[in-house]
Amino acid sequence: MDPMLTITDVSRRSGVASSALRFYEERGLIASERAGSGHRRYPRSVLRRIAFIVFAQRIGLTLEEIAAELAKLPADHVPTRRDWSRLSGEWRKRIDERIAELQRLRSGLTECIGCGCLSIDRCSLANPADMAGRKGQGPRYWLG
Amino acid sequence: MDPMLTITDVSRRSGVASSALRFYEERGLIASERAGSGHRRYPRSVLRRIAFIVFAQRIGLTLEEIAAELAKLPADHVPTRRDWSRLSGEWRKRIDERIAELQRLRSGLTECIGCGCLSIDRCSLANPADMAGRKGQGPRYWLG
DNA sequence: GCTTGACTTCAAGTTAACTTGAACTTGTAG
DNA sequence: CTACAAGTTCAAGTTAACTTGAAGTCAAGC
Repeated sequence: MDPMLTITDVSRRSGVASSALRFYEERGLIASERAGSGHRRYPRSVLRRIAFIVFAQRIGLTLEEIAAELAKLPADHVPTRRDWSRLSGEWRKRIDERIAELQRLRSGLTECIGCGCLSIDRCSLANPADMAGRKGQGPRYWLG
Repeated sequence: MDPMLTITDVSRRSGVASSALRFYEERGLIASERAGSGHRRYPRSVLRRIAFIVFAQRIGLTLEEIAAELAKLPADHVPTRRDWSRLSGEWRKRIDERIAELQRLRSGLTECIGCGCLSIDRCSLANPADMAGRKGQGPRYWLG
């Protein structure tokens, strides 16, 4: 009946390893209180926060971006569904762009590779849009 | 009029850095001949091979997977369009799965976060399918 | 002959997102 | 009281895909 959860509880219920939970805390994505022993204790609301993190990762956000989003949540109360939904503004666009790119790649699979035009001179299939989570490195620019 | 290209030629025409080209060679994705000076010389066909590599990366394949695909190309002649298109079998499925996931995430953005059900107990939005290029690490499993 | 630019190799650095290991401390069951 | 599981911190290791730097070679222009 204790409302607070141990790190193992949270790990089991979220599917996120304890080491990752400590790492998230270090990066400021989640927080914990401490029991007298020094052990972490989490309120239930952390589970939703973690769900949000995992969700955002699947979309392609980096932890840094996610941290920035989470920082927009009000500090004075446990976030409501309204608070959460305010965070998703930019995301829809991002998902749509990535879907569009994949569809382009998909049709290129038939048309471009199939027809033999997959040549750097004429084909502009792979383009640099989105590429979430990899900035400033790699040679992945492609001038279509 | 020389049919062979230098590494800078290839880099400029493909948009892939020379350091990356050397790296690809080391990993067996591309090959080069050597001029008397020891400098690399590439046949034009390498450009299509590189286009294929970049394309496959955008889809989400790792270099290791791409190398495995490329190994299926015939060694006795410069690949034809038919040779190339044979390689794309599995890909379509992969793209479709990733698109489906993104669409699922997208609707979750409205329905799940919006309605407030983004809770680890009830929500199964983020699932582990695909996750190209990240195996055996990270806590990114999510039991829907 | 000298400088410049393109090229070479090889080792080490980079980034994200964690994991692993070492060295300890705490909590719980018997 | 003794195990042993569960927790803690902190530093270092891991993986992918490259990049960067050091140190040296080679070809072309002046």
